[in-house]
Amino acid sequence: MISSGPTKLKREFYSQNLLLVANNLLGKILVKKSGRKYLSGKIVEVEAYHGDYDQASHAFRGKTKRNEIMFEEGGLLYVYFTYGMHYCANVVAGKKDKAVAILIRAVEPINGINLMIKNRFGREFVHEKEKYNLTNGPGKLCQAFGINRIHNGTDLTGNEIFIINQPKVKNKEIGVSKRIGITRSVDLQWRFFVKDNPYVSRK
DNA sequence: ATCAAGATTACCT
DNA sequence: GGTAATCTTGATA
Repeated sequence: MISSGPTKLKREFYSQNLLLVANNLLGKILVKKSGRKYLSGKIVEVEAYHGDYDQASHAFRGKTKRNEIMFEEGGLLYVYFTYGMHYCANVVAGKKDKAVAILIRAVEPINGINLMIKNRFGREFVHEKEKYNLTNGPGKLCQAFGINRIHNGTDLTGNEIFIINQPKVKNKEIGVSKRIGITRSVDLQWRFFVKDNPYVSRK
């Protein structure tokens, strides 16, 4: 059997354990259809959130209107609005009624870079200083990809937003740290990133 | 009804 | 390094 090449990640991938999916999302390619074009980027930084015993999780105090997508089956996209101006995109993992999700914190742009520049800065070009400032943060990548509240609940096994399989990033290439920007359960080492990738949001 | 916090970012000194 | 911007959500200080 000859390999058919990279394929879209399926439900079975997303349904696995939270930290496994978080680690294995590194190196995979996030794709969003935008009209006739496709925007894509390699996932280089993620954070895991667990609704049961992680006080930083939106789902820690149970299901609400805002976080209900986190309680759905793995493979949906949970998008939330924060600080009055930014969207953040999360991959829901695990089984239905298990509220676990993975925040995509940074990607390395691959396709549709010109459209990302337009979405981010409202113009057709970037200054040299902005080269790594397109998608190196959770709010920035949502702006670049045009991800917003209407994408909350999108099924990643569909054709609008999905993730393409790639070889697993080796463990020795993966950096681990505390999560960024939270005030509770701060000691969990649940941030994972590709070491030395210039699109990671912080050192 | 009211209000503080927020899984952030850009711009300032 | 610090902080303003901006508005939705969830708890009720």
